[in-house]
Amino acid sequence: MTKQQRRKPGETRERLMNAALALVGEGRHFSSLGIRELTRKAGVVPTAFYRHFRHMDDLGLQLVDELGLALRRVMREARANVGQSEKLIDESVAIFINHARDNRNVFLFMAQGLAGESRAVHEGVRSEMRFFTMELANDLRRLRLVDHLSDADMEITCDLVVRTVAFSLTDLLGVSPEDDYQIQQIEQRTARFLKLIFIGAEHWKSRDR
Amino acid sequence: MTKQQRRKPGETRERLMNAALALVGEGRHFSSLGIRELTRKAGVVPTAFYRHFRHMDDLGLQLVDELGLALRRVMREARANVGQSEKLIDESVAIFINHARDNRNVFLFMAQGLAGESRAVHEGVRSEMRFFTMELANDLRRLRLVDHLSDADMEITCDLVVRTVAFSLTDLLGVSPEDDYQIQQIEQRTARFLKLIFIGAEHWKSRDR
DNA sequence: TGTACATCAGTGAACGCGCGTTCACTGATGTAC
DNA sequence: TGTACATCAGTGAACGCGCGTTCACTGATGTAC
Repeated sequence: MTKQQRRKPGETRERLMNAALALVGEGRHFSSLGIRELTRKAGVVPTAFYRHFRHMDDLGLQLVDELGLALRRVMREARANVGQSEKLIDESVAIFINHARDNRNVFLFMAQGLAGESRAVHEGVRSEMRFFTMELANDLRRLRLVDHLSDADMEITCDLVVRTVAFSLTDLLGVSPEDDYQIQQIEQRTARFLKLIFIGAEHWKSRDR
Repeated sequence: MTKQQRRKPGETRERLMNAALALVGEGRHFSSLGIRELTRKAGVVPTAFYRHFRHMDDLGLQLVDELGLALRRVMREARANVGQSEKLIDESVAIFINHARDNRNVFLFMAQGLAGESRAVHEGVRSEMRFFTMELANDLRRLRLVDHLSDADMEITCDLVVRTVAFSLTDLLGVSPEDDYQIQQIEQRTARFLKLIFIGAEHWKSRDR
């Protein structure tokens, strides 16, 4: 205990990031967190913060990058396991909501970033969303579920899907993580939104523009 | 100048609220604002804050209530002036986006509330959205544009519309108020989202659930 | 394999500052008779 | 219409505290030869 530097390399950095997520999970907004508050939560001396980040925005940005990376990996795997049946939407939504539930703090942080103070974090979240939109479009092409749409129309459709799911995250914000009933409601509602969108896409003709 | 209490009744309160909106308009997040900072911006002595609000959350809540009231009035008028043509969506979106542009700070504040720190503000914004959803459903019934949907399905559709428009507000967040081109892009994109949704609603059958 | 040195990450003390909040005050406005 | 009093809204001084940030330090780890 008396010796310094007993932690593994990178551990302090990780602890700080986790502390930020934990505070967000407790209902705080990222932009209102302070450095001392964060280091206290992380069990680390205040000065240690500066060894890894220049300021809070810096931490937020790095958080977005790392979380985005992890998230993409998870969703790719999830999508690979989805059968090609009509249950596609329900399954995908269920996977996503479950993942959001297991990583509640992460998604709350992302949701905050949508309208957050830091331009950098905002951009980061947007860029993740764009990425999801692209991957979704690729998947739909691959599964040949929506063949008649132009590339631009496909992009619009997928963008709307991603937005809708993202908005559902903010629904989760107001609900206790243990409230299974409410969470299931959100899940069902989200699935219906998506079905509505896909029915729209099915009947969409370019002249409708 | 030397005399106290030269302001009109309620003026200090209004100045504080406007100062909050102004700071949000400058890119700050509401939850990171301080009382002293606010009173400074409002040109008012710090203690004056406590004459009108108990704490920042209190101010936020009152802000939501007042803005919501004003907003509903505006949208009701706007909707009354929309022709019944196929241009319905485009016109409504244009009215909304223009209004958002004219009252940028107000809408940014609302958008922040979607994922904000204050439970009260969050609830307030949600409740406004629910109200919009209901009014929209009434309008659609009245115009007999969507006759075949059950009440529940109608509600889902309108909810999705309101969410989509709300999300567009966060798009506006990252764009300069003078960037006409970008704003027009957001407007067009939003209109297409809504068309997609309405085409979906048109072909929606209850068995699709 | 051993030695010398540079780099890295964690520490505790210290700084000055702005913060939220309280207090007792003052004068204007509203109310009762 | 006039007077007495209560309420309201704005003020400046003061408080103690936690904040962000700097500094010089220490020991562990990595690198060169």
